[in-house]
Amino acid sequence: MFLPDRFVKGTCPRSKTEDQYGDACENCGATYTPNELIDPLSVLSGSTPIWRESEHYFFKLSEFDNRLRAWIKTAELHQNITSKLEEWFEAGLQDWDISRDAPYFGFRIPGTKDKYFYVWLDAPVGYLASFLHFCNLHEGINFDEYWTPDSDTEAYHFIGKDIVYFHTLFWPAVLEGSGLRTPTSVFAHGFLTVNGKKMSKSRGTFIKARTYADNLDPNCLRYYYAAKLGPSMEDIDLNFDDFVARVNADLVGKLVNIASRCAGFISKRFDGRLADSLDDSALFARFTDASGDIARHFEHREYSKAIRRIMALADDANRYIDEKKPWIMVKNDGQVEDVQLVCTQGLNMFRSLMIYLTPVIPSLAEKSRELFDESAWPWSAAESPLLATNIQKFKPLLTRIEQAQVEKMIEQSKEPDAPEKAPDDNDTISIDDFIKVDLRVARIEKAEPVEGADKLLQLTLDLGDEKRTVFAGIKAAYDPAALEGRLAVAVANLQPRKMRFGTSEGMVLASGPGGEDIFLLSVDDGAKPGMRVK
RNA sequence: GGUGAUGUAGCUCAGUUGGUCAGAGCGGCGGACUCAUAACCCGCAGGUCGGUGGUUCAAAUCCACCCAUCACCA
Repeated sequence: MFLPDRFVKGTCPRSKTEDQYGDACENCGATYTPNELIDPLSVLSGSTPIWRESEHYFFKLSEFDNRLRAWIKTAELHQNITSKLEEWFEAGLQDWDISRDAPYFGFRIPGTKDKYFYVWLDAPVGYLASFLHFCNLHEGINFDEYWTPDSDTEAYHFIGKDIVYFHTLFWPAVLEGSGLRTPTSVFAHGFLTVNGKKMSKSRGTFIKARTYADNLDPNCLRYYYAAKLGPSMEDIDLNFDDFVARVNADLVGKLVNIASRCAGFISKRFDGRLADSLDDSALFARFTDASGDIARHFEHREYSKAIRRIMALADDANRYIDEKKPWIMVKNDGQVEDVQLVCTQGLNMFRSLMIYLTPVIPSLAEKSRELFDESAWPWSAAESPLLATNIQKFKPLLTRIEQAQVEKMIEQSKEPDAPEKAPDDNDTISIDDFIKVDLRVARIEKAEPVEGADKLLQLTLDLGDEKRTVFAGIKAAYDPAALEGRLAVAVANLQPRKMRFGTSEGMVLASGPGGEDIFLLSVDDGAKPGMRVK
């Protein structure tokens, strides 16, 4: 295996300091190459590296110097990135070694036996491949319209700061060289830490999206990120105490509260009818005037600035309601009409803010839109108030996050750290992983079509000591009558899943691409329902 | 080792071109209110703006060096 400089340690050839990396000595500052080290050792295995000759393929990056410099200007890359790139241009672009000797993963280079493409040559090609796949699945989207050099569509890459290099030098050069268009720009962001530290499986801070979504509302996380994220490459921290406080204070306490404290009056006193004018149109104008600023912030990826602007307006709205005191006005016969005006004002301020926040908290915005009984919220809708129309009864849009929810999520995410050996890039699973799947022999007692479902059959399975109802998408391939009585293999410990037609309590194993080509797994004669498959 | 970035109140962060820039939100403390998911409103914050020098009439803001953290080094 080829060892990069920092994977070789040994004694410095100049100062004779032991345990130094293969590129420089920390003690005397000398720089050298790994082959100059005295007694070199592999950091990975501890053995002595040996010299081998190998033929390599190179990408002539040096040829792209001018074109890359030109592209970097048009892409208007963030200052963080350009200052980083300066370094490489100053040193002069070197040709890029794009081959690796076996054993390696990925794609073998055509015409060779044991040479493979370096991962960063083929990885970004996956962007094109997956987009082409998308085009094939969707009528009317033409790959060439997006990726030929004369394309007028915009293409952006959102990446992490660790791979700026590959996306701002190699990738544009590869695209140029292939006769394809280059990205409009590349946006790089920092890393996410959790509670100030790198994510850790053992601490329970390596949280999967699924685990998060099982415990908490995605809108909350989206809001929290937006509130902290800017266009730079700085890392951002997901601090759970801060997260809970911020979401509860901003989203629930301030924002949703505006609607909550106004909608009740409108429903109870005015049959859900909004007034036909605003109480304070100058105040509302402050909300509409913010539209341009907020849109600009979003476009420039200044999410945290957009959020700050929006929440400052939310404070204004709450302050307004507090000054007007509709709960006192409502007790004075002469002021009851004004309550409708004040609450209409409050609800419209809330409405504008929610329209602005739609890109950040889409499903919360959608629930809010339903309150106003509107069918769509284009950005421009925030500019004119909604008047003289009925609103729906207010339902809580978002509830406070409890610390316990977060703790539960962390608990569910805890697992021992992966062994520190090889990166486990391969797709193998351990025997323990396999054992988790409880496979059982099942007898199909009953099979019947499901009304309203084209593909499903409802199966009643006999698992020995219990009966299960399972919905299987095999209708096109099997006649229900022919299934009854036969043996199959079922997953017995699959989480029950609610479907439109009922709850499916397991899964029957089958093979094939789908449609009419589905083949149920069979069990040889003699097996009894309920037997474990292993 | 080289390069880039970051380091501002207990916490999370704003601070454009040097001079009301020493701030906001949360937490904390005090008060007011009760419409609202104990939410909202008002008041209170003694942080040498990582450290040390330097430039300047004036620096968190410019320069040098140092320390710490993150990333990259084809």
